[in-house]
Amino acid sequence: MHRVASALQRFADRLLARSTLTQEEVEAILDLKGAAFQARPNYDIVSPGESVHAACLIVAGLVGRFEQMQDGARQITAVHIAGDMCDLHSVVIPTMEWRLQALTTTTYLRIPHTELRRLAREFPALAEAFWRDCAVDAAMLSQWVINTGRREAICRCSHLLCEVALRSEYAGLGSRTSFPLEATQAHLGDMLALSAVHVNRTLQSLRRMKLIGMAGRHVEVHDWDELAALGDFDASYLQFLERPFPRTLLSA
Amino acid sequence: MHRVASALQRFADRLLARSTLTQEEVEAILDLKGAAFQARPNYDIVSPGESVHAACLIVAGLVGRFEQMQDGARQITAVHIAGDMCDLHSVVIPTMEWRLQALTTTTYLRIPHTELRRLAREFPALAEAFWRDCAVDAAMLSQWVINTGRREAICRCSHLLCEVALRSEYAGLGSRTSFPLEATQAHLGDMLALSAVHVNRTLQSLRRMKLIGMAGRHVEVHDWDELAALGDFDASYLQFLERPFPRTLLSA
DNA sequence: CGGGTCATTGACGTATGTCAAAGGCCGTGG
DNA sequence: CCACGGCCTTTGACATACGTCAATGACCCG
Repeated sequence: MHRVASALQRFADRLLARSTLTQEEVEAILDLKGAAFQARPNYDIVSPGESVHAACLIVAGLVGRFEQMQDGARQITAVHIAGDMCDLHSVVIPTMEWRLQALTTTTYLRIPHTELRRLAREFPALAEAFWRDCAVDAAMLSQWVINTGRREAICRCSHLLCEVALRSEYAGLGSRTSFPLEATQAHLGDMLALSAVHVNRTLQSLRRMKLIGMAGRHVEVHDWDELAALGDFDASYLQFLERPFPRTLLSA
Repeated sequence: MHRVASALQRFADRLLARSTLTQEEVEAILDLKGAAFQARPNYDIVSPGESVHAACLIVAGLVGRFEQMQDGARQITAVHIAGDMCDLHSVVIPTMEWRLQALTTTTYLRIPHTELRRLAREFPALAEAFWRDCAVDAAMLSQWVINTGRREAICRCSHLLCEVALRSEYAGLGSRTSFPLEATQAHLGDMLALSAVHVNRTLQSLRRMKLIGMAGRHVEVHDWDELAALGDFDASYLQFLERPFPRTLLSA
C-alpha cells in the first residue's frame, strides 16, 4: 500500500532528524507491519484507561491528545500529524492516560507493541531513538504549558501556528508558509485554552495584520518572521537538527 | 555520605514503583557516583541552551523547570523534589531546552551521563525504566497543560497540592496530608499561571473552606477527599502502581 | 534595631468567557 | 436543480475571573 509506505517513511525521517541510524535500522522501521484503520472526525482512536497493545502511526489526518475534566471540559495537549507515532509512550506505559481523538478523517496504522519491542531489543539505537522521541514530546508539552499559561491569545495562537507549520514542513506535508490545518475553530480553542469565539477574533486580527491567510483548512503564512516574533517562537525545542544526535547511548 | 545514599535510594524506589528491576539492577543504581552541589534559592542549576554532561539527582530541596518568554515572563512547567532525577531527558537530549532553578536551598548530585548510559547499556531493564520515567514525566506535563489551561484558580491550586502531596508521600518526605512545600506564593504563581496576589486569595479560600492549613512552608491537608474532588484530581497519571510494569521491553 | 523578603489587602482595569443570533458553505435528497 | 439541514464562522452585548498597582503588615535574620 503506497500511503502506508509513505507513513513509515515519514516516521523514519522524523527519527533520522534526531537520531543517527544505520541503513539496517531504517529498513527495520520501514518493514514494520500494522493493520490500517480509519477514524471519523471527533471519534476516539484510544480512550483513557484502555489497555493498548499497539501504537498508532498516522498515515493521513489530524489527531488530538485530549485531557478531560470531570465536568467535561476538554483540553488538547498535543496534536499529531501524518508520520507521527502518536502514542509511542504506550510501549512502556500500556495503560492510556489520555484520549486520542481524530479531529478530521484520519487513517492510521496500529503497530503492535511486540514489533516495536522487538526492534528496540534487536537495535539498541532504535530504543534510544524512541526514548529520544518521547523526550522531544515532553519538550513540546512544556512549551504547551507556557503557551496556555502565560501567553496572550494572539501570541498563543501564533506560536501554535508556527509549531504546526514547522512540523508539517519537516513531515513533507507542506512548507512553513503554506500547510494544511484541518481543525475547526472549536478545535483550535481546545488546543489554545480559548473559547471558539475568541479564536475567531484572534485569527481575524492575524489576518488583518496580514500575517496569515486561512482559506478553507489551509494556512498561508505571509510573514514568517513576524509571526514567529509575535508568537515568541524559538524552534529549537522541536529538535529538528542539522546533524542528528550521535549513537551515544546504547550502542557502545 | 548519608543523605546521598538516601537520594539514590529514593530514586531507586521511584523506578521500582513503575518498573520491575532485579536486585543487581537496583544495586547498580545505588552505586552511582556523582559530585554534590548546592544551589541557593532562585539560582540556576542548568540554563537553556547549555550542553550538559550530567543529570541532576535532588538530595534535598525543591527545583522548578522554567520556561521563559522573551519579555521575561516565566512559567514553571514541573517541580522536582528529593529523589527526582530532574533532567533524565538530557541523557538523550544533552542540549537543555529549559531552565532548572532551585526554589529553595537545594542539594543535588551531578550524575555523569556516561554512567547512566553505561547502566542503560549493561541493564536493558534500566534503559526501559528510564524511558518509562520520561513517559510519566510527559503524562505529568499533559496534566499541567489542562491545569493551567482549563481549571479555575481554586481547582488548579488544589490539583497542584494533591500532586505534590502524593509525590512527597511516595518519596518518603511526608504523607499526603502533611508534607513540606518550600515555595513562596510567587513561585506557586509561576507554577499555576496565576499572579502571586491571586494565589494568596486562592489559598485563603482553601483555608477558609477548612480544606488545608499552611503554616510556614508546610501543608496540612484537612480533608483529602474533598481537596482531590475540588482539584479534579485522579492520581492514576502518576503511575504509582501496586504492581510495577513487567520487564516487557528490552529484556527478552 | 533595621532591612529584606514574603504575605495580605483594597481599588481598579482588562482579557477573555458566555450567550444568542445571524450568516455562509456544502452535501444530501427529493 | 433546487431546497433543506447541519456544521462552521462571524458578530454584538454583556459578564467575570483574574491581573496590576500600591500600600501595609508580618516575620526573620543579622
